Order: sequence, then C-alpha cells, then structure tokens
Amino acid sequence: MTQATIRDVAREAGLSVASVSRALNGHKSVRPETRAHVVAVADRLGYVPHAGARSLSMARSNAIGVVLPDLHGEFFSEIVRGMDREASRRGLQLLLSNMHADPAQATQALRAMRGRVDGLLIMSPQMRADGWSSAVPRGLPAVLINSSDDNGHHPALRMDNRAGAAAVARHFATIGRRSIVHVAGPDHNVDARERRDGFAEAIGREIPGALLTLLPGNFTEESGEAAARHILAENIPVDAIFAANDMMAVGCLQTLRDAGRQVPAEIAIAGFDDVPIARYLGLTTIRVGIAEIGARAVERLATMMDDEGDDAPLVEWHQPDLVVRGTTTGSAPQDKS
Amino acid sequence: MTQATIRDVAREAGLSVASVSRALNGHKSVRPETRAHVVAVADRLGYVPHAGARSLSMARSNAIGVVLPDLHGEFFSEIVRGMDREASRRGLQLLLSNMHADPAQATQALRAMRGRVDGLLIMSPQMRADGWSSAVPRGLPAVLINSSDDNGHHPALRMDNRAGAAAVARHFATIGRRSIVHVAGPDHNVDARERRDGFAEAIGREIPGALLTLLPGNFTEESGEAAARHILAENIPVDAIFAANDMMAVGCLQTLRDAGRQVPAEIAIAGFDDVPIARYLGLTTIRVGIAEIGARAVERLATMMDDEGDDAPLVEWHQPDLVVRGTTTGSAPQDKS
DNA sequence: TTGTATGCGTTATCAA
DNA sequence: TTGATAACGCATACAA
Repeated sequence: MTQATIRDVAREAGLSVASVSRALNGHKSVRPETRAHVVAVADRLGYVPHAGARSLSMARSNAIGVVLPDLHGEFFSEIVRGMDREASRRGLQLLLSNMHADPAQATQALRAMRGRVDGLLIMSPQMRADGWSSAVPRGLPAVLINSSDDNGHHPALRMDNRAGAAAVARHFATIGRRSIVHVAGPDHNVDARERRDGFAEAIGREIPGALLTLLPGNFTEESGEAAARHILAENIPVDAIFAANDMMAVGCLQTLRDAGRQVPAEIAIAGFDDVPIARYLGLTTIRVGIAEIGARAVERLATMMDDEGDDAPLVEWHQPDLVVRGTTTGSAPQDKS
Repeated sequence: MTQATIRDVAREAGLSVASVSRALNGHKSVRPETRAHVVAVADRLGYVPHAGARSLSMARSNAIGVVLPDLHGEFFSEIVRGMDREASRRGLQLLLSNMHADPAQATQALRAMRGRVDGLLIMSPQMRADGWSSAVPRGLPAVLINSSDDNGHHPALRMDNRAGAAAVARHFATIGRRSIVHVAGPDHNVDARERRDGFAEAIGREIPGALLTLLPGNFTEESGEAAARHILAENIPVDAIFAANDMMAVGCLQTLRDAGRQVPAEIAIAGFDDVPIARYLGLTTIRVGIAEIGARAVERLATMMDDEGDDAPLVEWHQPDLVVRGTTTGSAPQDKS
C-alpha cells in the first residue's frame, strides 16, 4: 500500500522505465499510443514522481530556501505572500527556515538547505554578514534582503530607509516643526541605523537650526511608551516625533494622548512600515511595498539560477512612500486613506 | 568550485566513503583518531551533506509540507511561527505551499510534495475535502487543520467555532441584549458556517424570544460596512451585532459610529479572531491560540511519522476564549487588555 | 574497525 | 521509437 514508483508503472505497462520517464515528461520521441498507455497506467496506479529522486538525477530541485528572522504579523505574511506568488508562477517551491539571532543556529539553518534548494533568499537585518556568510553552501546562488553588507558576494535588495526617513524630515519641515525627537530602533539592526542616520542628516539639511533629540528603543510598543514617558518626565522640548517603526509610534501616540497632549496640534507623530494598525489610528508613516520586494527577490534569484549571467545592479534600492495621515495634520484620526 | 561531496572527503582523507559517512554520522564503530581526521578534512573542504541524496537513501527527508490558503496578516504569521517553533525543535524543515481555491491547483500543490516531505499539514477551510483528498500522496501521513471533514481519513485539529460563538451569545445574554444581528462569513467556509450555526443555536438557548437577523458577508471589512449600511437603511432592529470575524466587525463599528450610533450603549459589537487591530479599537472578540494550534499540528504529525501508532483522538478541538472589551461594555475603547 | 557493493527513484546517454 | 545502464550523493548490509 505504498506509493507506486516508476518501475511499477513500467512493469504494469510492459515497458522500460526509460520509456515511462520519457512518456511522462513529454519527450517528442515517443509514440502517441505508447504515451497514452503510460499515462493511463500511471493514473490507475496513482503514480506521483518522487521529487527527491528526480532532483538528485537532474541536479535541480526547483525549490528555493527562504531564511527569515522573527517577523511581526503583516510584515511576515506580506513578504512571504510576494515570494509565494512569484515562486508558484515559476513552479518553484518555498522551503522556509528561521534566521535565528544566534550565529551557530543561523549557520545550521543555512547548511541544512544544501541539496534541497537551488537558491537562497536571506534576510538578516539584525546580524552582521560575517556571522553567517561563510555558511552559505558553495555554489548556491543567493539574494540578500535588507541585510547588512556582504562585501558584494551576493546581490542585495534593500528598502531605502534613508530616503523614507528623509521624506519624514521634509514633511516635518513643511508643517513647520523645529523641535524634533527620533525614537530609534535597536542599534544592531541595519534598518534602524539607516533610519536614524538618514533622518538626522535630513533634519540638518531640511530644518536648519532644528533641535534633534535621539531616544533609544527596540521596535516594541512598550519602548515607544517608555520614550514618551521619558519625554514627559524630562520635559524634553518637542513638537514632532519620528519613531523608527509604527509600533513604537503607536506607543508614543497612546501615552502622549493619555497624558493630555494634543496630537498633532502640539506634537506631530510619524512612524515607519505602514502596518494595518497605522491606518486605523490615522498614523502618518512610510509605506514599504514589502510584497513587491519579496516577489522581486524571487525573480532575481530565479534568473541567477537559470543563466549564470547576472547583469542587474548588485544592490537594488526600493523606494518607500510617505503616507500622510491625521497624526501630522489636522484631519480626523478616522481617516482611512 | 562546486560543493565537495562525500567522495571528495573520502579521497582526501584516504578512506572509503563508508567510513566517512560513519564518522560524520557518529557511529560507534569508528576509531576516534579516524573520526577526528575525517572531521578535519570535511571541515577543510567545506563539506556539507547533500540533503536530497541523504533523504533518498534513508527514505526520510526530515521535512514536512505545509499547505495553507491565503491568510491575512497576523493569522498567517502566527500559525507559521507556531509550526516553525515546534518543527525546528524537532529538526524538521518546513516546505510551504499555497492551498489555492481551485481544486486542480490544490491537487498540484499536494502532489508536488511527494518525495520531498515525510508528512503534510493541510489547511483548507474553504474547499470540500473531496476536492483535494485524493491528491494526498499515498503513504504520506497528514494532519488537517480547520478543514472540512475528510471521512476520518486523517486526524484533524479544529478550533471550536461553535463554542466561541456560544460564548458571544452568553455574553450578549449577560448584558441584556435581545435584538441580535449576525454578519456571517462566506458560506463555503467551514469556519463561517460553524460560527453562524453555533451562534444561532446558542442564541435560541440563551436568550429565549430573542430576535436574530442573519446578514451575509465575506470576511472583508467592506462587507462589514455593507452589512452596517444595510442595517441602517432597512432600519433593522438591533442592540447587538456578532460578526463572523474581526475585520467585518471593524467595518460595522466604523460605519455605525460614523452614522452617529452609540457603541456599545445602543449597539454592542463583537468579532472573532482577536487580530491586533481589535485590541486597539477595543473590540470584544474571540481569541484563538493560533500559534499553539500550529505547534500542536506539527507535534501530532511528527508522532505519526515516527511510530505508526496513533492513539490520539481523530479530531482534536481547540477552545477559544472570549475577550471582553469596550464595544460590548461601558469601558473606554482605549482599553488595551 | 574499515572496505565493497548495493539500493534509494529518477533522468540521460548510448545502442539497438 | 525503445531498452539497458550509468550516473546523482549518500547510507548500510555484509565481508574482510
């Protein structure tokens, strides 16, 4: 009662395994009636080709490995959705694995991909590349997503955090704010660093003489609340806050409003990511086409797997968009743009 | 510059491939110095075992196939996170695939798993089991998650939609509501049907003489808005609404408040799922331990893969919890329980 | 303790 | 057009 193999089909059809293989794979050199017979027998026996054996023989698995860190809700589902869309369009399977923060585990995850996949999609914003880059199985093409630099060993897709942060700075300038606070993300995270540096630079350029205060955070809502409490307790001068992600911005927003501060009248607040909650709370933020990045990553990897030739630029920057909502303008928080 | 194979290691170490295999896999019958030598050589050559060849030889891939439909944000990431946690604990890889609504594509996805994985996790709330159940490769153990019945061919994990819906009904009874509206999900979805039927039954039991109106929906926020507009336009008597999921409840909530209705004073509103937005809007809802279900599914599948014996009950019901928030009580919507 | 040989399920090369 | 057979990379039964 186990699965039928190609040999079962061959025996039952009175043919050689070679002929069955050719018939099933649509080779031209096989008589129509033979093919029909083979297909009928295969169908009757419920034959399904063994993908493992097939990929061993063909030296190609038609699968790609996806190594992601612990991602929060929408971000995770969107990037996987984008990858899946493009992958299934190309007949590729997705082998998912977690990019643990621990280099040893990361190494393990990467090595486990050897012999299972034809290429790798690696996302590791929180770890330096030398922590894992030697673990990428030799000969496996790989595309990096929002990861710290790899010395150009692999092509990379990056969202342009600096450009997004600069857009917020320009927006703050437009609405006339001058006492700015940035709540940063964890320092080991490359996205967080770029948003912070890009923002600081843009503020200096866009709002000469502005006061910029940097507060630490770790991407959680709680750290956003803590930052807001710190602002209140220390009486830090502020008429605009840019948090390095939406969840921290939400924490700020709630805490400041609970404390009776008017948003945006007294203090404008902006985040980064455009998670669904941002829309409901009317939070100004930076939208990232995350599904598109996932799909594009698969696309680039697929071309690397097919033809060795790789003409696309090594690093591809994806531009995010500023989404202006109620927390930086007068309109109601119910705005659902 | 391609990957080294076990033969390269054997040649370089002056041993047979058998010895190298034994040394690397920790067999007892190999001299310590031999093992050390082999490990050193393997390390120097950057040898990584070819998982495909290994699984062909061992008739075991240490991977499990996960076939999910298009899931929204938090739901998707949580269930995958739960699966991944348990899978990596057991040294299993996750092969992800989309359970398309089209039976032909679903069949394809299932068949593509043959020879790649040792077991299957299948979630298909929107399609009848006969649409795909014959496509499950013979001999592959499988666990069903929130899928319509399979005639007992495979063990199943189900969230107890009826119990969740009944909890809402009891809650409505407690707060003294009598004119009830249920905004249902798509009829082809088994979760939606169970929530509707369980709710109707519980209302009959808990609130004798209550008026229950059933409105159609499709799980989207827009269909929730439409239902609310319908209620307003037709002047349907209502003091409590149970939507089959949170997104529709959110649509109702916004539309009714925009129309000037008091929630919860005039109309109480409850949803199902407890997505993150529910917390921010203070929406009463039903919380499902979705990550736990994912982890438990892997656990059950793993035991099926190891020992053939399967003693656990065929269908395992997971109980959801009622989460009472502002949309059904007097407390403020900012409640962050 | 180590080596030889076989098989896992397929595809591909070469003859027939 | 078809068949026999050698890979693919590894694990293991059996022999030495």
